[in-house]
Amino acid sequence: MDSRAIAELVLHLGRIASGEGLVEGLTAVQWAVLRYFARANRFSRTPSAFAAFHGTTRGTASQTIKNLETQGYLTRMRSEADRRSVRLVLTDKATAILVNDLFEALVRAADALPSGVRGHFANALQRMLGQVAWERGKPPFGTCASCKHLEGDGCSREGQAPYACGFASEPLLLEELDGVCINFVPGKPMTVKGPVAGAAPR
Amino acid sequence: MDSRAIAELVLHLGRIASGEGLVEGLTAVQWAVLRYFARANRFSRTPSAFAAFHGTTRGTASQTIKNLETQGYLTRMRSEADRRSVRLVLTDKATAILVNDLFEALVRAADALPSGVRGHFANALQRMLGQVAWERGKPPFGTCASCKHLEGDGCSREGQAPYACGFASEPLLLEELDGVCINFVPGKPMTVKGPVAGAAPR
DNA sequence: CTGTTTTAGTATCGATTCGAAACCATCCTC
DNA sequence: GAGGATGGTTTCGAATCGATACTAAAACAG
Repeated sequence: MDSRAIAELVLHLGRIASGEGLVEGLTAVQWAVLRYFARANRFSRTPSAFAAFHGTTRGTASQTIKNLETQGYLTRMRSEADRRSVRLVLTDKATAILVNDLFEALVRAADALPSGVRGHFANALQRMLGQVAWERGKPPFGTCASCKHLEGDGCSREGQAPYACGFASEPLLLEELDGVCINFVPGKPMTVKGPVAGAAPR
Repeated sequence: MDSRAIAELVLHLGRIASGEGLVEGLTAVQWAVLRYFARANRFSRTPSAFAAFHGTTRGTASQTIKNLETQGYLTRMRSEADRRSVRLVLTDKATAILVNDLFEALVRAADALPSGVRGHFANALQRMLGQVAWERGKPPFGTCASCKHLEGDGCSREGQAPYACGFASEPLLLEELDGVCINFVPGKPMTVKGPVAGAAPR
């Protein structure tokens, strides 16, 4: 199969799907912001992280975030550890529209794939993403499940968290393991115990 | 595997890759126009067809095309059958920059996939694209190889073209079979003889 | 043949986004 | 504490976006 045809398909499908469920008066970029802050873990909910994720500049990201903030979809909190930094949190208004309606056409299309294909398909996408990001010298934005910085054996003993992030030197809650992270480094290939293991309901 | 995660990956990869090889002072949309007119067959090299392909409006497409025309990348020819219509052709300047450099990062990423995976991956992408396009009520833009309108048995006898398009009622040259077409309707699953069969070098 | 509808393409509008650059404020290192 | 790096914002001009209105040619109706 022609690699160029695959590249064309990726661009075409991404383009077509990005302008799909643009309800609520939000643009494609604004939806991307909301989806990102819904999925990003606590180390990654900053304007700079979104800019890196989205492949744009910090300036552009700042504008879009400010716009969404004035519309009441995001609230801003200054970080206490680093007082330059800012943490963005979705408002109830944002989570309300995220749960029931966003790029549903694309989700349905993925859902219509044969179930045996979906896993391989997602792996191929993740691989291509990693390759492209690596060539750019930018972080590939994965989750803890396959991150080199994940530490711990999955056994929680006497109140101790079962996992930790070796990069941030902080314990990780179980429900944090499937959030995307700017510090992601591809490492161990999916050897996580517990209720996550790549198929978490988010 | 979570369908929503796949949808996220598709959008993310498409977004990241679209802003990649933006050399020559061309934007992502302008590259998309050039790539489209390099791949589209003779029934589809019009502003309206590109607008449908790219999921935008005719007005926006008209602007971008006019811009590329003044930069010397496209030449315009009025159609003789329909005198409202316009046919766009790449100039030598455009083909020169297309052959050696365009979204190469994404092509390399697709090339780095295991060879056994590429075929299934492309099929999954095409399926998702078809699903999304079908929900929009828009044409999915495939090639003759799997188009319902393709007629002929692949046997060329005494100067007769071996294939024809039942929609346009015109004979098809062999080298036209792998161009994308706005009149594509998914039909027979890849039963084409000859040097094409889905893996043509373009 | 005339009137209506549809289609291909263009022109114009304001809003949004884009990258680039300049600019603060806050860390961090020496 | 001086210098540099980092997180964020602002401003700028250019490009894109959808929406709308418009012309011209085709297709269709009677």
